Amino acid sequence: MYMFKPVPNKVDFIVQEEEVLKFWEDTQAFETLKKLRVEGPTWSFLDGPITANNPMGVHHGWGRTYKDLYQRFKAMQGHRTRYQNGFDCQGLWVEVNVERDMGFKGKHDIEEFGLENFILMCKQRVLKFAARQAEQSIRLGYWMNWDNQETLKLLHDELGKDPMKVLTVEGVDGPVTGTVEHLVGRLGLPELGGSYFTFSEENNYTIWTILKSCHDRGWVYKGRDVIPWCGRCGTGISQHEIVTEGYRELTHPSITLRFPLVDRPGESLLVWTTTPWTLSSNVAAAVGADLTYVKVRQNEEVLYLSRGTLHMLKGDYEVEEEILGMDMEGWTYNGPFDELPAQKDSGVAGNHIVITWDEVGEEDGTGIVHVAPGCGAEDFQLSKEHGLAVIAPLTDNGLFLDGFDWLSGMNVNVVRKPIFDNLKKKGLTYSVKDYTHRYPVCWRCQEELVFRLVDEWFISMGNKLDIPYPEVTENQKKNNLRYQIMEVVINETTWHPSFGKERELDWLRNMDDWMISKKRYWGLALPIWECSECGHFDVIGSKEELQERAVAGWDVFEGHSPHRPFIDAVEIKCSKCDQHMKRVPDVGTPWLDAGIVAMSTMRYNSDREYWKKWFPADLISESFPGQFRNWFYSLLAMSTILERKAPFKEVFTYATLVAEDGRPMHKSWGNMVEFDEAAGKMGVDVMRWLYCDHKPEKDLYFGYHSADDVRRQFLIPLWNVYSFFVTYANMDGWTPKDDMQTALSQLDKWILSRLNEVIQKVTEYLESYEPNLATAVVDSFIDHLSNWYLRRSRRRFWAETGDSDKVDVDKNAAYDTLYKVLVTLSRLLAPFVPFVSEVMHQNLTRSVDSEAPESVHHCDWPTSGPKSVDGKLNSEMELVLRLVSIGHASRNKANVKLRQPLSEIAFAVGLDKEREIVSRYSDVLRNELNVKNVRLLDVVAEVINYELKPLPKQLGQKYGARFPAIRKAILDLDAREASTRLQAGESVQVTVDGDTLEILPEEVEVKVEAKEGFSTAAEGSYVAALTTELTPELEFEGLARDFVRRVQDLRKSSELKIDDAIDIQYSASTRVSEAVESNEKYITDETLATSLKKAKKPVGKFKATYTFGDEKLDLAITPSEK
RNA sequence: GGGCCCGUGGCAUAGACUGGUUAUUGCGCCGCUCUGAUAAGGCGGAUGUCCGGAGUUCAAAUCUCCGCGGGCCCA
Repeated sequence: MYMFKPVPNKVDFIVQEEEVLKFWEDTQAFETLKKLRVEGPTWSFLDGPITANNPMGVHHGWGRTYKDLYQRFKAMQGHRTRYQNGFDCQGLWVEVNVERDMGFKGKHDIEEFGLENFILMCKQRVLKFAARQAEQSIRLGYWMNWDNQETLKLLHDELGKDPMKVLTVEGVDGPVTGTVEHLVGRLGLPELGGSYFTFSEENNYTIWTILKSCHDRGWVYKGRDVIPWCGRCGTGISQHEIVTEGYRELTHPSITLRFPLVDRPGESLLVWTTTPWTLSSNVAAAVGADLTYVKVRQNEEVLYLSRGTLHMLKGDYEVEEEILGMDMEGWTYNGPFDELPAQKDSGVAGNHIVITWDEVGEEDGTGIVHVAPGCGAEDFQLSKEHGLAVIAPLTDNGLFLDGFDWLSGMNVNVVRKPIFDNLKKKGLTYSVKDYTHRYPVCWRCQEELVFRLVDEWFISMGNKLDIPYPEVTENQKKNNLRYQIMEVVINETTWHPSFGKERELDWLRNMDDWMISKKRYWGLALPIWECSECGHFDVIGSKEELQERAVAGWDVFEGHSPHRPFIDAVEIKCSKCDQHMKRVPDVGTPWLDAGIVAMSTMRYNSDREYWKKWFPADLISESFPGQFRNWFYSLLAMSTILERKAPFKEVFTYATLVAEDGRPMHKSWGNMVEFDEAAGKMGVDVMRWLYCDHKPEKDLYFGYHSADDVRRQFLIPLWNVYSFFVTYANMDGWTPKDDMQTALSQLDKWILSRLNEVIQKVTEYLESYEPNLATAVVDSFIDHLSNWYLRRSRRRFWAETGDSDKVDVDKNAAYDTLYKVLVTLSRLLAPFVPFVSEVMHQNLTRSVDSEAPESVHHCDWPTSGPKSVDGKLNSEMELVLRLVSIGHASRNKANVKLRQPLSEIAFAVGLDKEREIVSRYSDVLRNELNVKNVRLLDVVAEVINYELKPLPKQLGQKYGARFPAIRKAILDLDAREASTRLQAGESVQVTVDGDTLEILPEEVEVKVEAKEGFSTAAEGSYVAALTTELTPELEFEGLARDFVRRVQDLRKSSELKIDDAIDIQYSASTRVSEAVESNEKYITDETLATSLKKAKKPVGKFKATYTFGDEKLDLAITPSEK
């Protein structure tokens, strides 16, 4: 019976991961962890909500890996954490998908369908994808308080049938009963547990608290402004949304047209625009006051445009006069659509005016800008400055309003052509030309945006003071949210990478007032009640306050979540005029929903003690594109409004995940990798390591090639070491003991010292939020472990037990060491690769010690004592590894394969202490390089050339500007003499500018060249000189090794067990036979042969023929009878 | 127009804060080689104006400035 479960070196990691998931579930490993840490110091992680609107992608996997990494790491360090995932539930993105599913074309279809059912479907969609994302996250190994997916599915189904049905579901401390709608609204709250959902009643009502608090300070206001608008979605698109995805490179026909001047018959202004629909609402034309304009005669007419845009004209023309823009101010002209009632009613028809504006330029157009204050933000601003009329042409669906004659009722996106035709008929068109520009589109439905004059609700950010932050006074901050937020950012937050802080501050310095309303359906019901009589508005801070003030409709609303349409029924009495106030129909931006979670999920309103314990969060982490203006901003804003405190201490951010070809992932481009597919093909340990290994601030190129690299360079080497250990430990019946062997070899001590170094560095790098540096440390350690420690220790594990006490002691030391390394690694790697580390823990630790933690994730984080890292030993081994490397290079140059033993290698090294290392490690070097003797190169007798290399780092720092002269003086020395002295550890003198200076051995590198007869390789001052002459004995030994190699090959291909004994028969050329006969003991030892017989025709169970060089070998092996 | 980040072989990257004369690693390519832990590994080779220019310095991929190009964010 084996102590450890046998570990095949080939394993299906994916199947294994699924087994681990099952193990965690069966043993309730996560629940146990929480119980174990219940008394621990708190470490508060606040999850940024994922939009529960689609299955999760591999980019979510990246972020979730970090989140899980840190929670696991902190838990192993003994911390108690909250483990609450968040789902973002409300907002346009959910609406758009439900609309699409239902085949709706716009708001009209929704209203016809009915708000009540539409809202229910939005809720259902969220529940459906929350369950899906939870399932995927669990596959990733992400330990969180996931909701019971069956419960979510049940609520989803019942919500569709009857939201008022009373149900009982399992809660944290027992069953919870309520209507389906009520239960859905209480998801994530203490009695139900699980993820927080931003559509929860708690979340919505806590936002009410905030908005009231803002209102009390006079920060909430209704603003009339021209904002980007999506006619299809029927909503304004805020500054927060329009950037990034919000622009498209589009080509539109642009038009240049005439504005005939009133007092100058036959003369016109020439004006250019890309948005002809806005001409319907033209009020003025703007010129640059200091720009030069020209009066141009062309054919029978006179045109005005700026001098720098004359190239706009087609055909011949004659410049008659030049004037400044300021001289045109006040001219009047006839607008292109003066016949429309809207133009007439506003009084501008026949009386359009020329104004000056310093933003007018000559890059595009004619230097004369058409101004339509109802159709553009800057135009609207100008109207306020110049007292211009404002004509707003569009409905919220993007249709022309009444008053626009034939245009009325037409969609703004289809009027371009008819307007062109109309203008042409009127003789106003000068030219039409395609024009390509970046044009804003709706980030959800891709419809081209227009600009529309609307009333929206804002939170005032406070004035932008044109002074640096440190000069802002306390008094100025007092009623200024902008500077209050900046204050908490500067004083209380740390950003990784550090430039994040500057970006956030930049956003805060520049952002305009926060537009919080949306003219939509599914979202936070803005708690603003407005009086239709006197226009007064009030902000309600809680459900209780609303009930108290309700004068109508409470009965309709009661029992429902605070969403449309039910909340709209509630009316309150106007505190100014006693009339009834109705809620404004707008819903809130989803960033309010996400921003409140530092309060709502930490029970700010319901359990202040709990909140104090967990607020502020120790860490938040999200991908940075977008979040500076979105989640980071809204979290900061809300926490500042309520408490004037930062909601988090550390922010860990990372860049964007793209496909392996460096482009964004797109299904149609064929470079998309779905999460489920990736998990099934590469496995999530590999995926997680790939993520952790990446420098967070760089875009990550994700794909199967890089995943393969991870598997080859990290996972398989790790697994092979583990597999090797278990295989041999089982063969030897080795069991772990409490005490480590005292007789550790140099290699053992070294790998343990390295291990401790790794523990320290991984801990440090995780704590400084540089996980990629932590993984790099591990990568290099695993390389050392696999390719050096184990390769050089293999024979120690092979050694026959009982041969001698010395062998047994050494062997035990090797087992002790490797066991310790692997057990420690399983813990150190647990937060990164939770699956493979669990497998190792179960087999290495749990199987031999039933008292050990049931899961690796219950273990304590490894620590290392201050003296556990032997820096001297580590650097010694580093030198040995370098010598090995150039030793291999010297063999390679001589073209002698490693299997062929050679008589001798001699090394030249720089310093005294290094020479000593060569002799101390000569055994290792000898074995690795397959030579009979390792020695130092005789620097007097065997060196033909010396070169001195003054080391700039040492000498430069010491002598500064004198370095070049000193360098020259050193190079002028007699190299042989100086080298001999330096290598003997003595200093040499040089004279520079009359000063005699002592040059120390460590300040000069001595490069030597070995004389003829060696095969040499060098790196820096290190030289390997190999003696390549072969004696017959050496040749025979080489052949014997060739022979062994073939036997092993045959053993392996015959699928014999490692410890199966065999009988060998062979036939071979004379030379090989002689070699075999003279190395019989070596061969039988290596191949576990009980007999080794030469035969004319070898007979055995397994046979093979080999040729190597000029030699031929027939082999037959048979497993020996036991 | 403003802020932040970045520019290193064919591709992808480390190094930059703290300057040091042979620029790291991986993928890919070529040759050799090792292996009863290894789906691997090792050694060597080809592939570099470290975006360009100027400056600081004994010394610049690294620091400063200017330019060019890209990304993110804002206007």
